[in-house]
Amino acid sequence: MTDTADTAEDPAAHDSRSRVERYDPSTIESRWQQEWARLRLYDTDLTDTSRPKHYLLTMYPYPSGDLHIGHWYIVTPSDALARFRRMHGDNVFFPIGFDAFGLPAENAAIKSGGHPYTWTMRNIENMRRQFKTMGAMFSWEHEVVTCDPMYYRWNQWLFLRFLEKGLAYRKKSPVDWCPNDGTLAREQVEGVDRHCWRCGALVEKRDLEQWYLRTTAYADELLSFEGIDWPEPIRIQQTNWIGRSEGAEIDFATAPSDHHVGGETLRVFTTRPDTLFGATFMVLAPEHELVERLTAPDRRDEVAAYVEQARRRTEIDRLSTDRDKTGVSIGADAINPVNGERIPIFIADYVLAGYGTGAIMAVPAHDERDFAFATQFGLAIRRVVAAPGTDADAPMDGAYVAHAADERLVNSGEFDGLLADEGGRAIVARLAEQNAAEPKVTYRLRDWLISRQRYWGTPFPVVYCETDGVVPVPDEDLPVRLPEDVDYEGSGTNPLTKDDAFLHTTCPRCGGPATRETDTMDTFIDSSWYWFRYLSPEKTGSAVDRGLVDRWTPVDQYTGGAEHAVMHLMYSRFWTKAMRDCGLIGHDEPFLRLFNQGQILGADGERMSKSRGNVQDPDELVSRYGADSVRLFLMFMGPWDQGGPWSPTGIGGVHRFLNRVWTIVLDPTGQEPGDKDAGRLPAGESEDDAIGTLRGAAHRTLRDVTTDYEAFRFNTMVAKLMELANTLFRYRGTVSAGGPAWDEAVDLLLLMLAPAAPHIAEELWSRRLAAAGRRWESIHLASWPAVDETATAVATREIPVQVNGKLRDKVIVAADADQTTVERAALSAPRIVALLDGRTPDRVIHAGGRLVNIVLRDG
RNA sequence: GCCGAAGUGGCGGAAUGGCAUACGCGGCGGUCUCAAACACCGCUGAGGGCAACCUCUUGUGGGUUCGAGUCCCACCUUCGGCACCA
Repeated sequence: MTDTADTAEDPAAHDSRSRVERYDPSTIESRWQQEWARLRLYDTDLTDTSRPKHYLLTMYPYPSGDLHIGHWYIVTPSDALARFRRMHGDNVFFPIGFDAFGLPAENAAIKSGGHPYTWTMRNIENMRRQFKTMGAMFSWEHEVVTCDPMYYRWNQWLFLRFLEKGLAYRKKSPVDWCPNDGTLAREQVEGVDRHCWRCGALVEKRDLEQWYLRTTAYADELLSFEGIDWPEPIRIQQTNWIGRSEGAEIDFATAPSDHHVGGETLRVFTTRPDTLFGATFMVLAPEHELVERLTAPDRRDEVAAYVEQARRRTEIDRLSTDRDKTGVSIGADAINPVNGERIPIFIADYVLAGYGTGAIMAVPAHDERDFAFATQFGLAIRRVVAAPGTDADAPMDGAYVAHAADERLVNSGEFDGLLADEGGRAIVARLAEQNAAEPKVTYRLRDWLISRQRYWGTPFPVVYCETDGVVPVPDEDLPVRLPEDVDYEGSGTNPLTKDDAFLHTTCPRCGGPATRETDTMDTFIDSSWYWFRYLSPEKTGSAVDRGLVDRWTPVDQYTGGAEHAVMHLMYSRFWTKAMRDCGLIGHDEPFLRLFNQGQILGADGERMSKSRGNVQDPDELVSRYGADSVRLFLMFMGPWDQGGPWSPTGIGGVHRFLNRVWTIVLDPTGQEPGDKDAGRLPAGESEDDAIGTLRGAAHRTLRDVTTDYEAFRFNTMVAKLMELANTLFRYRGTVSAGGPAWDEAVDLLLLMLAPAAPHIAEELWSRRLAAAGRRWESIHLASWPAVDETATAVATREIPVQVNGKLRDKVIVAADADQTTVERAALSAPRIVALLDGRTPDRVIHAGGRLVNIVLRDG
């Protein structure tokens, strides 16, 4: 029973039939990996200007512990591309590194009592070793590890540049807070009651002074994708994420009442100033700064309770249009500036403090959320925009949000009859005269909150001094190092806050006592510029080497997971523009071309994670089938941008394909006993025909495989190589096997296979060279072959013939047959003649010489 | 909920508006073998028919077109993201 595995590992011992040795990836692959390393085959000379440069970047991994199948899925097609470009004569730079700061290391340290650094570096060592079994052509000498002070000091240095440029600032903002474990990440808040994952305490909001980067300063520039070739879905997602809205800010005043003098300004943002006359109430975000002041005494308890409740909800929950609207009246009114009408003020959680002004004028007749709220609270609904012919005062059963060109204002006083668009502008213009409104553009995009209340990240290079306030640490004192000793004391709170040696320092300005910032930077900062550092990881004096940066960036091709469509890919664009404005680089965009591949999920269809226990380890597959089979299988599984649940079913098929290639190359004249036709050409084919078939198949495959590589269609690329191998296999043992056409086809097959399955291609290539008495040179230094168009030409075409769109027959015509000839052949095909039964077609459609459709009415 | 993507044989998937199901897995039959495994050859969407062949089929329902997996409208399901996982 248990012997099956052994047999599979060493089948040659039992195989008396084979005249050549069996394909054994385990010896081949490690041998070539060592040989490539010895020859430094993949070192990139960044100063070499003799060839066009090609910077191929793949998203660097988080060192979670082990390389799983998802890493292989990301990396191996990228590696194939790197090799493909290199075979086209490019000087390819394909670096790798580790995104080494972050939460998991800290969690492991808290749990086991070790140090995040130890945990991280151990994982990195392990993953480096595993990466090398892929046979990828990484430039390891350019590796960066972001938790190394050699790297993170430049995070600090760049932060100081941004600070000087006014792109960094401090602001108070809320975090999810656990009384025992401090700030919690979203994934650390569990359950509908929102409790701490570690201690179970209910999560509170706490307002903290935190650092921000001014991403909104670049909102408009980020909306432009000029000069970069990114997939449309990503561009759309980023555009929606930035969420530019044109509209106006309008000032309402608070109305006097028996508990309040009134006269305060309540500024709202609206995209529909044309509906101002329809504003029948006003809604403030529960966090709005005026809520406390405006609330009537008898409403205080209810309002306070609602504010508390709203603060506990997640933003996704608050913005859901699905759930019933909630809110409370604060017992105060506002005055509509356009008509002096008193309207009640509410607070409701569907209005967010961080968007617009944190306050809206509610127009239930023309906004769905406002309509739902008004219906629930019995508030007035007044139509102010109507399409021609609409009864302006008829009751409405839903909000009318359509925005057709011919809608006009109604119930809007002197503005009645204006087209909605011009009415909106007129209203804003009128109010602007009284300084009560101004046209305004608002973005959904927010500034980037980069403070994290954690140890395992880049320390902020600032100190707080009683005399001088916020003082940057001078460049020459960088890096501000993380203290090496860290005691988590079993809690999630940031140990830096309890580390006196770290905490207490002197002010660089006045020399007096000062305290260090204990927050560290978001890890997305590390990944916002790492590709610059790859070029010069050891560089001192500056974050980047300007000469290398100017030559090598922007990155030509970036590959990585679609889950980064918005955040990482947006932060990187922002960072590049910010570095440009600090005079550090001279271009605008980080990545010229982008490909977002899909994600490999666990077998259960869920994201792979250790906690779910669905992580797939490739090591066993590699030792059983070899790295080449695993690489090829991952490419063959499906379209690369699709991803999907992991299943190793079918890897045997890819392995069999490589076995066939092995046999084709090393034993072209052998014959399979299971094949009755072995050694015979297909019926009716001459030796010349066979040569034509082989050459045609090889060059058509080359033509198609080339475009598949260029378009990242790896699955069909592998399928076409399989077809070519099947064709060659069919001719194995015939008179044409081993001849010049055969040899040409085999060479093409190996060259096309080399980027995807580098080891077997190298092995077979070297054996062919040796057999031919030629000196060895790596297949990975060979040039990509050129298609011979004369070989791909065909003599005849098969034309499908349809009647009324249904396939009824096929005719074979000469390749250069004209339309008349094709039509004559189609109409005289036996089955078509029978179907026509003497009738004349009403129409005959020629689809560009690919198909004929005969249209027969009443047919 | 909002934004983005995807639904095609038993399974992974292929298909510039033009032959649906390439390639592979699995299954069935065979060759080789004392036997098994490996390898190889053939068949394999569903239904009907002795057969030639016919009908149906790309998540659901409509539409555009000579012709729709592909384009348009509505809906259903699944996946990714929603700002402290990376």
